[in-house]
Amino acid sequence: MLDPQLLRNDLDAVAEKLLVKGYQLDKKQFLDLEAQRKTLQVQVEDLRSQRNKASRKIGQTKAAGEDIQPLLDAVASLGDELKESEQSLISLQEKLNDLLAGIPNIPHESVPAGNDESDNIELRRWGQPGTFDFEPKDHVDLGAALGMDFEVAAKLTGSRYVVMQGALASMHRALTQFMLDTHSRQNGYTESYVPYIVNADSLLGTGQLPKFEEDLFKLNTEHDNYLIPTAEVPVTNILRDEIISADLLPFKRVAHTPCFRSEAGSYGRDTRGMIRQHQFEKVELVQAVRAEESWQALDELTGHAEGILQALNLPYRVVNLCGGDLGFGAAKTHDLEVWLPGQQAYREISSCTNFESFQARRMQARWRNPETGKPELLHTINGSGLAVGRTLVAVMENYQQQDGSIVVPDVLRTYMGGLEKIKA
RNA sequence: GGAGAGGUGGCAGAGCGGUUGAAUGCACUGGUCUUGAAAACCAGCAUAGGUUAGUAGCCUAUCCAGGGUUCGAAUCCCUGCCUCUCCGCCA
Repeated sequence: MLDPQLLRNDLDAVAEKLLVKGYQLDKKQFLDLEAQRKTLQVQVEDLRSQRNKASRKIGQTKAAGEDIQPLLDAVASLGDELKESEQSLISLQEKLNDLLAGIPNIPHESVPAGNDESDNIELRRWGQPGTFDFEPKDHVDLGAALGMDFEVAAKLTGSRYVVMQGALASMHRALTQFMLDTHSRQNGYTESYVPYIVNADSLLGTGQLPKFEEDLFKLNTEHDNYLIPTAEVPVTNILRDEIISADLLPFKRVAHTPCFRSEAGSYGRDTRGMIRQHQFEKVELVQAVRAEESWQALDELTGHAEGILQALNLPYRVVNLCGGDLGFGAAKTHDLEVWLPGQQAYREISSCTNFESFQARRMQARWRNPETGKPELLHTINGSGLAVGRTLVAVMENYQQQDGSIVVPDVLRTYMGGLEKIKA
């Protein structure tokens, strides 16, 4: 959610910046509602004030033993009038809130204009795509002989799920362990275990609701519970409705969780293999910092995610998402795209985003500035470090041998009992 | 799942339906005192919204949440959520 003050004071500038995201702000609607709100709110508060004064007077008069009936008669009509005004105010505020909640975050000035991923700007590349003296296979073909089974998964559940058995399953776990260990031991993140099921308030806090419910798995419980689409939701919401002390900053958490996405609206995309699944594992990095440090934190966090790719010696590039490709709450996003020889393409493996105060305002996540003594909104930053399934895919494709075996990257071997090669 | 108890400011903990945004203690901040510190004493110390040029003043809301009764609710009633204790079940 944007700062309502900002909209009131600087509507034109906001509208202009939102165009970079391809969002047309309905200025007239906002101004109309805002004008009504102002009148109504003043009216309601004035009526309340009158009522409070009168009630106090009644109390005093009664205590003095005098007749209160005339005073009661005087306020008789006030109640109805107040109730009526309050109702109008409430319904107006709902409209205003809906409007406000539907406005995306303002993109940072360094975000390029553009409509889709073709307008994203490559910031840098790391590593050289390997050359093969044979035709490299994709992970589906490689995995078929090594224990990766989509057909059994389809029998168990349906499409877009996978079963892995043997060394591949083990490497999947090894990747997770390696990532968690790196971020918690070297990069200063506190490892966190969190629920995989959250309530609607949490999803509202991080912005998945109310707009993107169709992307989520909703549980058939009596409460509004959902499977998490990313650890970002439970981890960031730790701070919801909190005012934390300055010495707890920066707040840095790493969590490994499964993620569940319905992938509605992407029926034709990436149907092959485990690039786009309903259930996948992810190691997520979350930071919450004071406002002036968030841009530095985004770069730092991006670097932490890159460090995993570098340790695995996987070629990648970093992309600055254009306005049209940017998420609803994002001010700026760095996508990490890993090279997949099987597809001869760079594919997204991590998305590192600075939300500035957009999420924090929704969830009232604040810290107390000791210099002023006042609470201030935090800035939140998160990113995958990394998506485990896609990392497995990248390792398989980049480390494949002509005979269909896969060399185990050095950093994973201690996690796999010293295994050097996965073969059929 | 069954039975009971309870949710008040950073913490602890009062609070007959009436000037209670809320006693008191602790913590914290400033001051007096002191060579300095402690103690003692004095003062301050919630959050959000509105109005406004304003971090001034004024107004409104908030004692888990949502409804209700009332001129007036932290206080009464209903619903929900959460916590604790006991029993049952269970990784």
